[in-house]
Amino acid sequence: MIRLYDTLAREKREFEPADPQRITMYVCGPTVYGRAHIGNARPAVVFDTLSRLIRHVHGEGSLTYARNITDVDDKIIAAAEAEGVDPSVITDRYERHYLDDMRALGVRDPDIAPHATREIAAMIAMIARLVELGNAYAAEGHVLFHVPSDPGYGALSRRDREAMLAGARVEVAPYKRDPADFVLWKPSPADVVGWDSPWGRGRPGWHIECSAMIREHLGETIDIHGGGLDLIFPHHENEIAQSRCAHGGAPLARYWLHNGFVDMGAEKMSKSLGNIVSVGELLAAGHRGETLRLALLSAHYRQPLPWTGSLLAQATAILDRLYRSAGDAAPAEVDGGVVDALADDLNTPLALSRLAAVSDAGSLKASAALLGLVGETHDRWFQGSGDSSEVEARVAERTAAKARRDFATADRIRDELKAEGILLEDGPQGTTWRRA
RNA sequence: GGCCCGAUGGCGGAGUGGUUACGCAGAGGACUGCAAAUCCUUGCACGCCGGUUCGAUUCCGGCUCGGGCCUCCA
Repeated sequence: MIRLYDTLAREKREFEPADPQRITMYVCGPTVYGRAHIGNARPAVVFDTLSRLIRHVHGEGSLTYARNITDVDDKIIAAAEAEGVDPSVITDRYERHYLDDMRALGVRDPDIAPHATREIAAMIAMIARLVELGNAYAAEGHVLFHVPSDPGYGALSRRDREAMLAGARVEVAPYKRDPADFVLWKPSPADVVGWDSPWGRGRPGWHIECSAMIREHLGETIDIHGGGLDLIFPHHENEIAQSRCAHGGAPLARYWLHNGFVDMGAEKMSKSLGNIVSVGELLAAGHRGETLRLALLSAHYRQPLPWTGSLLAQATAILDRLYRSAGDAAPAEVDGGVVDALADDLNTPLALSRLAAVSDAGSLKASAALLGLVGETHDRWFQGSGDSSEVEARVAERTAAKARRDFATADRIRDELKAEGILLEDGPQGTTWRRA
């Protein structure tokens, strides 16, 4: 039995899918205008891990997991203008990078990856519906959601109207009937990407994308909606309002899950603060995706995770150990303790500690797979995929020297290899080597 | 200002009303030609002040500090 902390209820709840045969999960994906940083990778890894758990518990085919690609957005438009290219050049490039980076982290592709630009008709339809119902209105080429029309607004973020207005630090656009109203559709000038609509040529607001794509691909009410903590307000609050109003009061999601941030020093990692470490950089620096994944799973997903150099060193040490224990055993039974830890609101740190204690190699391998770890062969992990004949030859040379008790030569070869990042280990079965 | 979250040993990080996980790093030992790996041993931790309790790191209140959201943001 899986238990999940539901942000809406502010407590852990037993996870009871509406239909255990067809569980639906939606996670807010990236806006593709730049490289993903390690903080962006956290939700991808966390919800990938949750998807593995759900499939383990409810069956491989039980889950439909959707993660969107936001490929129309003012930042994308700005980036395209800066480079003098079509926005699709930007979005194609960074979507590819995103998928490459996530795959490197062992994140499996979601079942569905809807793109905003391919779902415009669904968005227009939902907006039209909201206008028709009196929850939205057109004004100066914009269409706005009228927040006072939704008495339930604010439940997720626990924010009342007064608090929202008190916190408003932005000039209120004159065409808004209420300061809290937010944009569903905005006009596009002739030189900006846009689509024809009943309200003129324009483009969708951010929040409506997710609402429309969820309805389109998963239905009116989904089981799990996930994303980063910072999306609770306004993004998810607005999604709820749009969808619930458009769907006659049907709740958008039955469980709301939010991951905490990756911190850099004392503050969160974010592009606007300029303190980001991109996944691409980390990989280029020689850190393996699996190491990054383990590092991201080393704290509970709702806790902040301080990103430091020693975190990666620790993750590497732990993985080395796991690979040594697992060897190339065929996956066997998944360890119950690991499953239980994950089933308790995805307690990955506890799961990791229990994983380390699993003594059967096959069981270790299978249990690690639930976390998306230890998926490579032993040799590939320790030696990489490059040509190793040179190394093998010198190891053989050293073995010969050792056999004639010429330890000076043997040690010299070992030191030379060490300088190249190759570490030797003499075991009962002979000498093995690995890359540092 | 409003709403919310957190504070655990050198570091990371679970968990619990009463013998306080686990990992990394460190120290000692075994093993080794020497190492490495492995194994064994080891290590005064729960922000502050009150309260409840026989007993609180764990529950309650206050405080301090830190963080997040209120604007694009995983």
